Amino acid sequence: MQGPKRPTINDIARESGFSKTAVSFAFNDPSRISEKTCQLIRETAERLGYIPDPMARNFSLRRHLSIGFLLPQVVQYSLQNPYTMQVIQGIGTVCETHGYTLTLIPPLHKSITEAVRNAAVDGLITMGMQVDMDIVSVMQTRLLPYVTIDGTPDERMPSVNIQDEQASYDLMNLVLSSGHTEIVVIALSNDAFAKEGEADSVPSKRMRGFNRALSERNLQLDEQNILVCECTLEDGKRMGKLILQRAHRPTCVVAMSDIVAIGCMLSFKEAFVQVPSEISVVGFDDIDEAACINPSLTTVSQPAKEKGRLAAEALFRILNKEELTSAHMEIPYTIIRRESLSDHQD
Amino acid sequence: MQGPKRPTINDIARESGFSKTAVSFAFNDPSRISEKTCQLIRETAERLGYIPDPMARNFSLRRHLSIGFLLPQVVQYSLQNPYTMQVIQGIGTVCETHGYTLTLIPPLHKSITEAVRNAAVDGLITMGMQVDMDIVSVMQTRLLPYVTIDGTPDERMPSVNIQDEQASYDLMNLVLSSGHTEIVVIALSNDAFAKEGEADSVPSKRMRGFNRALSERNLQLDEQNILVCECTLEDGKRMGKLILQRAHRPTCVVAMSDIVAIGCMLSFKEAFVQVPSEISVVGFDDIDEAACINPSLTTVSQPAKEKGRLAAEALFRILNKEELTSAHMEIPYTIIRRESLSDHQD
DNA sequence: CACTGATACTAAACCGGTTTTCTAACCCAG
DNA sequence: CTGGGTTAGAAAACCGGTTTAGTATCAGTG
Repeated sequence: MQGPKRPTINDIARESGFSKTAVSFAFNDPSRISEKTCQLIRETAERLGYIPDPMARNFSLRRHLSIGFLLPQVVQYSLQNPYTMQVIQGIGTVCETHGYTLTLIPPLHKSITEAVRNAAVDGLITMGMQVDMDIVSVMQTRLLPYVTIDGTPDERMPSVNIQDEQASYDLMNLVLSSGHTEIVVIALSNDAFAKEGEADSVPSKRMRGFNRALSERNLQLDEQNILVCECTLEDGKRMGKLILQRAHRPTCVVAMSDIVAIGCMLSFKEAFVQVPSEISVVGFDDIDEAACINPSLTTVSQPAKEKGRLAAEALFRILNKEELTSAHMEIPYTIIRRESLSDHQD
Repeated sequence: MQGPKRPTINDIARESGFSKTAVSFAFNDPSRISEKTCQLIRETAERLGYIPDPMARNFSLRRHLSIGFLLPQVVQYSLQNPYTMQVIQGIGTVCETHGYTLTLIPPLHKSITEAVRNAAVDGLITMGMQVDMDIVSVMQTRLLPYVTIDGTPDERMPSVNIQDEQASYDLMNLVLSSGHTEIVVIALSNDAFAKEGEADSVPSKRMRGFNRALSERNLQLDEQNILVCECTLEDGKRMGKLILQRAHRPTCVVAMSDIVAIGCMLSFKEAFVQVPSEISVVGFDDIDEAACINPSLTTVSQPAKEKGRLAAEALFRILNKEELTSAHMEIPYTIIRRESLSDHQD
């Protein structure tokens, strides 16, 4: 014995004396039945407290009215990053105008692939993906349209990116022309998805950009001056501590993500190491905090909301079977110099 | 003629020579069939690229595996507020541990009620709700479990709150004991839901707290010193400008939300009005930006993530038909004094 | 050898809608 | 009065799974 059941379309049909079909029409296409019948059915529905079951309706119509955003990491980390939040915002506004909801999809039992298999959505937006991942093949066999942000562009995978290589080149150039030569780069592991040595992932592209700028000045990064970390504040802090422990401190830390750069700065502050006078820090993304943290953070500004918006719009175009004008969208970035980067001379 | 259809359970049944039932068991309860059969079916499924349709499965099992978060405003505003984002984060982590997704539900065709009627979720978390709203009755007739954050506690509505009245009292007391007497309060309209004169909405409670502190010192707010605005950065800016236009400027602005307070401060900065030397500002929520903006913002710190977490946990307890230890959860707040509030003497 | 119980599987009902197909009644023109 | 077209509504199929009820086979037991 359990609580009362909600009435179904059958109950309304029986109670009102009309057929299921009529009830369905009363709600979806009143022109198909007489005004009087429609009234009667509506009244009955109102009286019994009938609201059509959205799931049954969606199932019947083979749609979900929702698009999914695949969280690249565990929720705690994904949603802690303001960059991701901004992307979600961009996607959200587009969903809203299309009358869709936005489903945030965390890894299911630690498995992102599992999450994709079970995702009840009409399409997916992912971050940092490459074609040869399991996830992609799952999306493909599910015939689930998808667009990726910060992923590796590929024929079979529409993408939204900035010119990561060039942006990183510019950033590193700024650092170098400020006189820094003792540099530590904090790269991103891209752990969630990456297979080793993927040449065109965003972290790889950024690293290439850094290297290009360096080698143009006949510089080169030692192995030991490249750290790799998770894209989280905590791991950023850890990196900061790691760097302080070194016998030989760099004059500038170049992080591939603001959240990591800020984590770093927090550790520096905690250890009373002054930024930028003792050590400079630069980041990537230009999250809101970058501008308001003290000292403010030099970074690459990329329009995260816009990325989300573009990705979502592309996805809806696919859903509507419209042609994509171009499967690979690139949007502009800006280098923003702020206080955290100082000029340096030996 | 359109693209290839994905195979269904029937296709696998036919192709493998077994029944639908067997195929279903092969995926959900292998112990019910022989090892060999299971293998065969699985191979066939693999070969044909069969992945069970999540929607059909969920429909059959009368569940969604998703909980909904009802956006209190248009996406652009809701998701722009870091406070909301933090709440979402808290909800998200709980969803993750339960293997659920989190559906963000924007107003549908401008109507929140419409959105609730159509929400494909197992339960809802809302913000700032009161029992006598349409939405509540829709959730009730849908038999959709729900929990509200920052809403008006009621028998029929589990809620998560801080002691808004007391917190506001404390905040105003801090302002007053700093010597301010010329005060403008920026209240929240709570537009999305509110009927007029709801006595126990969060804005009302905060206003009561303010008034209590004031009247204890025989002070009272003029009508004209109470402004009402949307909970957005833009509207905060507008308020800031409005205040600057006045012949008689207040010495302190008390906003019911950090995002509004910060908007205000931005307008002040733009007009070269110094905070706090020329005018003090205090907010409410303690979003991350409050600490890192310059000058840093005096505010009431409330654990937004924790609110989300608690609400989600309560909701899952309802879904699992466990008893709630208490339907109304209150969690502690802290007053945080920072630079934006200065001492004042006439 | 008949009876019992377990095993391995199938047929059919079911979840709650939408949609296609069909029928009865009615209207109007020829 | 008849044939053709329209309208209002009903019956049944369908979406793609899960689950209940039932059947056939086989092993073990008294």
